Amino acid sequence: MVPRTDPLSREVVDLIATVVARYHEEYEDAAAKHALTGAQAKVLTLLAREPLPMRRIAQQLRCEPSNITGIVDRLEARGLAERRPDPDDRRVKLAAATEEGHRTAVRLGESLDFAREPLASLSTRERTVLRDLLRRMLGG
Amino acid sequence: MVPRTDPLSREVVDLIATVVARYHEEYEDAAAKHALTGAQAKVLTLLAREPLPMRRIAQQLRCEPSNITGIVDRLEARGLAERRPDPDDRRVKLAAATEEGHRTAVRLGESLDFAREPLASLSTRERTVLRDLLRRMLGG
DNA sequence: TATTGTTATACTCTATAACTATA
DNA sequence: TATAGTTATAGAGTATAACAATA
Repeated sequence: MVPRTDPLSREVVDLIATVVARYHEEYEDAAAKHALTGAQAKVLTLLAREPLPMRRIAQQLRCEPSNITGIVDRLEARGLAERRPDPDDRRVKLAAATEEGHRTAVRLGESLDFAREPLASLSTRERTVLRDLLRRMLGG
Repeated sequence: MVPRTDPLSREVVDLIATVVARYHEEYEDAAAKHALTGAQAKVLTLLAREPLPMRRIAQQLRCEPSNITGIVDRLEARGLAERRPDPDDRRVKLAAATEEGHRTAVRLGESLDFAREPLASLSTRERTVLRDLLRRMLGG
């Protein structure tokens, strides 16, 4: 058991907090470049992978299903997403990215340089060590 | 230059994304335990360190100063913060944590077990390696 | 004139509860 | 009855623009 006042642990936690802050900033900036909010960008990224029932989107975003209605509404109004019927269950609506939605999702991903830039300073060996430490930290 | 499709880099990025998500969840949960929103908790934590002009709070949160008015209003309504005049500049209002605000900030910090738990799996040696890698990643 | 904080406004996200159409 | 999605509502965070007090 490591006390929170342990200087080393405290510094690691501070560094993680910095990573978290920078990650969020970059994500919001990348989304804003495409006139998307963070939530809209997250949903569009999900839909670009595969069409999803509204409820599944809510589970991924850890929010109430009622919120997804508005987010998909706004994506749909911009021609980035559409609702399709589910052939197996007429209660379900499958939200899916349109062609333009897919293109936007790709460009959004390219904007997310958080991946490339900070990791570029690390060698393959170091990235491997970092991966293993993060895995263990996350209880993987 | 590391391509984003490099499997190792991709996995590290995914792990970081997981850390970010978990950090946020824990932070929101800890704040909610004290009936605070994330933004209110952030501001209260800042004010518990030292009184700050409204504008400085906005800079720390990277948002517009006008938003801070409402957040401090809500903290003030709950007796956790107060506005004081700045003796040096009568335009400035210094937001400060009240005694109860300080107590709440301390308990909030204790709730943030994100520090202890995941790091507990790592030895001192490993924490040191993690610290150095994060430092270099962040360009320190 | 410039700066600090506030107000007014509009938009988005969020949770809760009630509603509809299906199952 | 139960489930999927929606609507209605209210609260909070956000940016923008205009404002009063002070520098």
